[in-house]
Amino acid sequence: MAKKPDLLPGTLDMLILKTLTRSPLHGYGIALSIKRLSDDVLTVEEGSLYPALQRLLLQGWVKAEWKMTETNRRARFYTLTAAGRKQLGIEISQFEQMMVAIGRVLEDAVEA
Amino acid sequence: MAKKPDLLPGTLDMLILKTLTRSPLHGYGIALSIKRLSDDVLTVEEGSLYPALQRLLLQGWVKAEWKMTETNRRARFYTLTAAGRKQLGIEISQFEQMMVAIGRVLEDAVEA
DNA sequence: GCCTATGTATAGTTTATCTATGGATAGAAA
DNA sequence: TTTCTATCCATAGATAAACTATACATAGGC
Repeated sequence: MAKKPDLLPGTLDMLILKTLTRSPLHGYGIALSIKRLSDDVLTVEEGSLYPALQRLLLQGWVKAEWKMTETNRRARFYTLTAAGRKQLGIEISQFEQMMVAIGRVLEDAVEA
Repeated sequence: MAKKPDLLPGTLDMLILKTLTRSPLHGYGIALSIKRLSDDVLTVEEGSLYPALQRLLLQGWVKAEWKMTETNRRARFYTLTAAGRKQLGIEISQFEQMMVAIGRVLEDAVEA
């Protein structure tokens, strides 16, 4: 039984950026949001999530600030920057291009 | 300018197996086939291809034999096994499930 | 007082891909 | 005949991304 990966490698940054277009969120909230929106198909492990958020911060695609949640807990809220929004557009278009390409290979039709 | 990857990580084995459903091919032919079918979007580097073929051989998903090409050159031809065909089915269905999941996250619609 | 859910974070491992080589030969071009 | 290009195989080493495991902390329910 081949083990199924939690997510498709190379797509995590895009998923995080997209999630933040809805509203600023803390890490835990981002992971929950992706899990729920994907109907539990995609699971973002902490060991993937926090390094990814560090990457995004370093690139300037998100910014972070400590706040209190509605339930009165300390949490670091991430907000998409203008550069992050632009980057998201790039990543989505590259991803879609790849999907088209993969789709062509997976198709049976081999017409001239 | 973020560098665009040659292919989406995690999809190479599936692409190779699919390519071999059409006919047995040698490594170089597999790479060319994927490149052409994808309209040059997907490029399979040798450093990715040959290790992948070793993986597939080890798993028993393909078998290999040395033959001569039409152009009179030694080449190792890979053939899909029954197990490989089954594995391809699994990988495609997992991949499609992931695509649906990612699609949900990328959608804007957030209806209850 | 304990358990679960919430919340952040890192160290270490694994896996896949890419870069960079190295080798070999057929056939065309020069 | 030598040189170049395309065809062909393969591995070593670097890089990047994700996973496992762990550590820490606290709010609220039981």
